Amino acid sequence: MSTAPDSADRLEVTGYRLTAPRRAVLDAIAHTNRPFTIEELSDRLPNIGRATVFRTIKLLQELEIVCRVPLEDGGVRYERSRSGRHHHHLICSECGSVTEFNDPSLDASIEENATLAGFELDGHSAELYGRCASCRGGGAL
Amino acid sequence: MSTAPDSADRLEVTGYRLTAPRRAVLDAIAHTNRPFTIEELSDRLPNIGRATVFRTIKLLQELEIVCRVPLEDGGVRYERSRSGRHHHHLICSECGSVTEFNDPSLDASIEENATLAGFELDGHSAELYGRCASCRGGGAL
DNA sequence: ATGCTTGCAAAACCTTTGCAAAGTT
DNA sequence: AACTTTGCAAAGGTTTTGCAAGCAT
Repeated sequence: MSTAPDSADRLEVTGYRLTAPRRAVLDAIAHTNRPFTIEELSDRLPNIGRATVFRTIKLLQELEIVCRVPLEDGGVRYERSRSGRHHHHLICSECGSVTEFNDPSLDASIEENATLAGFELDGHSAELYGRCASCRGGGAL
Repeated sequence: MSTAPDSADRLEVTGYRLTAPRRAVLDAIAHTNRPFTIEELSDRLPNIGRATVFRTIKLLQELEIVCRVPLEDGGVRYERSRSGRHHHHLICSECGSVTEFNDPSLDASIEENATLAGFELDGHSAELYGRCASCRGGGAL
């Protein structure tokens, strides 16, 4: 019940086994609102081998249950994708929060540029880096 | 003359020493049109220590002579930036070519989204993944 | 019962770092 | 001469892998 039923279903439907470690990972990411590193996730799941966490996240990425958030410094975090849909990220360099957003006109620009270049678009990513509203509130406006 | 004079200048002006290894790296990237990995670059410069290649590329990134191109699979390549300006990438998954482009309306969308979210924008990246015009020409249309 | 999955530990990778020698200004 | 930079090799950190044991179906 607290086990992210939809994602669990998606695992099973796809032919993967719903094991306790996988359930634990799904559970953990269902209860996180901030994007996480493998290390953070692994620390929260001390009974689960780190290799399994890596393997599970890789699997969840393939199933599009989790998405990769590339950071400005080259690091990587992961995040449950709230929608299967494409979205973009606002990444706060101060508190690390990541906000998803959608913007049809941004997507339109992206598609237009691809078309202009004769490019067949498979996917895209757009990450915005800066300071989020609450961090700005605390510091200089 | 084949030594990317402008970049060399930029190095010196900024107070860094223009050494033979750095010149060799600048030369190598001036003569490459495809984005490269450190390994590829290092292989082309067998007389230069790999650590130096890493250090030099890091330096060139800071000077914005080179920019990082994040790949879809999480890998990283580097590329000489043709302009100091912000730009985005079209990355071909078939041949690996990377094309830079600029689009004010794309940037405008990005800024608008930041503003809407109360976000103070420091930087952003947008990468488009797919198949470039020439690869499409060869395969299925 | 079958065969996918796990956990451990080792291996593989990639990047950074310490330090003495060499190079630049 | 003073101070940077280099190269090597070792260290660091992260992700992957091999394999026997454990599970889900």
